[in-house]
Amino acid sequence: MSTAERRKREIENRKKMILGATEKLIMSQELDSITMNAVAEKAQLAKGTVYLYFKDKDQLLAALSVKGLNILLKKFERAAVEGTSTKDKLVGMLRQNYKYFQKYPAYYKLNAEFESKYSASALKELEPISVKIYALFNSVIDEGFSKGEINAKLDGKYLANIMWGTTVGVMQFLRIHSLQFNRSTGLKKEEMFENFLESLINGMTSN
Amino acid sequence: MSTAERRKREIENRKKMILGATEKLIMSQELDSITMNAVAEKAQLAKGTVYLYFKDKDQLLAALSVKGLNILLKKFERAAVEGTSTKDKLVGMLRQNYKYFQKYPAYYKLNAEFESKYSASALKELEPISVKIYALFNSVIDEGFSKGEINAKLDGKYLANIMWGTTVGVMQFLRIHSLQFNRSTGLKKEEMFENFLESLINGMTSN
Amino acid sequence: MSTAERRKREIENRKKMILGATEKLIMSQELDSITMNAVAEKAQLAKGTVYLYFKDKDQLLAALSVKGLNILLKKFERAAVEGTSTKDKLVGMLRQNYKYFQKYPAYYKLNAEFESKYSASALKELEPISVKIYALFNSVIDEGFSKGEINAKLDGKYLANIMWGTTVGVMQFLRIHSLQFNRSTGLKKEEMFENFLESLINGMTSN
Amino acid sequence: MSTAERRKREIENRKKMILGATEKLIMSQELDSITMNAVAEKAQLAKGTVYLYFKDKDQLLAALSVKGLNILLKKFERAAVEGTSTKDKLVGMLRQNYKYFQKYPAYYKLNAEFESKYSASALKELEPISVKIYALFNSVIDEGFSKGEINAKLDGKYLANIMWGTTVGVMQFLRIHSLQFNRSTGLKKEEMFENFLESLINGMTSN
DNA sequence: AATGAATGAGTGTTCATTCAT
DNA sequence: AATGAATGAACACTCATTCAT
Repeated sequence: MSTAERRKREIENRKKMILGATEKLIMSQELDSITMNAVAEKAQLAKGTVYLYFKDKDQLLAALSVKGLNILLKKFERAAVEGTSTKDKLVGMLRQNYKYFQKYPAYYKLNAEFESKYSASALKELEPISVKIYALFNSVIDEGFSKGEINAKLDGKYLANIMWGTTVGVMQFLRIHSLQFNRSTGLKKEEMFENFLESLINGMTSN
Repeated sequence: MSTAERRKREIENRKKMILGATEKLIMSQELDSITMNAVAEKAQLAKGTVYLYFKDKDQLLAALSVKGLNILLKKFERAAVEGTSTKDKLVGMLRQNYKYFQKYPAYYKLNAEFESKYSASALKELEPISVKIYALFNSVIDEGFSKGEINAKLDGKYLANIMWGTTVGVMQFLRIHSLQFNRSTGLKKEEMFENFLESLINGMTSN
Repeated sequence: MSTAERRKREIENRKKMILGATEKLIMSQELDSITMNAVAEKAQLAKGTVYLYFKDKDQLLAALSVKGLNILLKKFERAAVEGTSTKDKLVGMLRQNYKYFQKYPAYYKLNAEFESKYSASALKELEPISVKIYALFNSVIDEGFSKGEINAKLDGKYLANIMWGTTVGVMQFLRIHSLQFNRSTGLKKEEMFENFLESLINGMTSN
Repeated sequence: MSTAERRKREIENRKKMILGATEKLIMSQELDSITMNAVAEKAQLAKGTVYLYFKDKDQLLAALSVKGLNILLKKFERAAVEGTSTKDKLVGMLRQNYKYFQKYPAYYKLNAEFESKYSASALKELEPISVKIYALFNSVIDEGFSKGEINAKLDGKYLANIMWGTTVGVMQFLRIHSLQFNRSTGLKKEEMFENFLESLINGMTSN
């Protein structure tokens, strides 16, 4: 058993190492330019070895995406605990999402493109962590409903999705129009995001 | 003159035909898998012929995107005219966006992915129509401010972007999770979208 | 007859016009980038029309080459007449060759690349003019022999070829290393050519 | 170590094999018709494999050219050593050039066309060997000047270039008019070349 | 005679994946 | 387990030539 366990741990370490190498690549490059060749090289491994740990490119990127979502989940959990009112909690969670996007644009981009690009089998890898995040949002929302802090006109079963979808949309907008924001006249990413938060949360919660 | 005009019209028709073929492909495939080969085949044309009408792949996709955005702009304009209050107008416009997405998912998908993927030269093709859409939103929003119908806490210069970004985000969410929505229990796309609208517009407008 | 003749002349004019357009292109572009498309456009003719006057691209370039060689022949003839001694005549002819190359680098390049690149059928077009040039050289050389002005060790039947081959070689060298010559330190094209002439003609003629 | 060395040698062998296949193609075809497809086929390799050993087509042709020039350099060096007088040395070197051309017409053709056609990056590959050949010629010429064996009217800094340019020109002439020489009456390549040598060297050296 | 739309074989190059060692 | 050489299908794009009008 002991050797089997050690082996298992070694495998896990190898996977992490490869994931780390891929991460570095994604940080500095376009998603499209991440090739298995580059990953192997960055990991100082042979190409074949990468395939020993990840069935194919999809699985590798899915694993990376999961890694990113786990970091995000941690942040959400803290925000959910630290907020006092439902509004506080939700605002805090979405702000964490924004910060995550600022700090790890690579993961964000990966997540955003991943879902619409990759294979069903890879998407399965993402499901458990997605479910957890979704559940966390729903628990906060449910609590808000029971406390009367959420706009009664709204249907609770959609709110987590709406929050996720709109936040992702705004951040994608900011990423795509990044040049405009950096270059120009009076537009600030942070301000736009706060305006978004204000109108969304204001619309979701009862005054 | 007559022949020159006819020629011009024929060229326009050919372009439309090719655009139509590309459209069909996009309806049923990933954007990445749209190859010039496939386009030519679908259009029952030789590869070289496609290049007679579109300088390169980017220009072809840009033209398709522009075609879609023009349809959308028309819808927005009608909604902006028909609405009475600012809220009515904005809700109407976003609903049109949703309908457009339901009817032409291909265009939507294209627009969403296009911006982050394609070349500067192709993006230039998109600029005029983007500017028009943006201006339309801003005119409605400005009117709303002057009538006191918009939440005074919000900064007008971000609202059009927020509306666009969040709507796109929600629709992307619906597209990606389409299977879930169709399969499962009690989730309805339309309902989710209406909940989104309610919370967004409610948050943007003053009571 | 009269109409037939006029027709013939018109055809000849058209050919010249197309040739002129091709010439302009070759003046300013790499040989490889001369496409039939570009030729037609420059001649303000439809592509098909070009093919009415020249069977294929080879024939067009061959005709252009012939045009250039005719200009050159004229220059040679004048130099042959104007020179007094055989040495004078030969030096004069080769200097004309150099001047031609300086003034019409395009033709030169064409001729140089043409021979080694193009089809047998096109080469046939070049034969008559080549023969004329060759004959002119030989007449000067023969005269030199009979006057005892040429190194008796040499075989007259090769001299024209040697003069042509070496001159072409030196000019090709100058063309290829043009940048070096223009950039650098103390190397001058004209000087190199004169040094070449000095040693060649000195070697060919008897002291 | 041993395995690393073996690996290295294997890579070298593969490169040579591919180079060999390309050589065969060049022997029998126009440079333009050397496609990577054809190279791979001739080498009985997949197209991708060729790219494993040569970054692109330019590099492949550059490597082939270098290979040829190295053979030539060896020949030049021997001739330079074996000759007694400057005249002997130079005649010997140019004769080696001719023999090389007779034995490896492919390399010759490649070298001649290569310089005027290919990319700067590929030309860089050729530089070191070119420099060596040039230096060798210059050392012989300089020695000749100091011994008074070279025509004092000539400028030493051009002589290597002239020798190279004229020799190349004559050989190119022979290649292009090969059919004529083989077919016809009394013309012999070797004789023409010797006549060229006689007149060139005679013109360059002082009696 | 003149047109120019249409063709399609052909180009160099990339990259996820496999498999013998 | 680890390697990395080999694969080959796929891609965007070009251009000399043809032919119906």
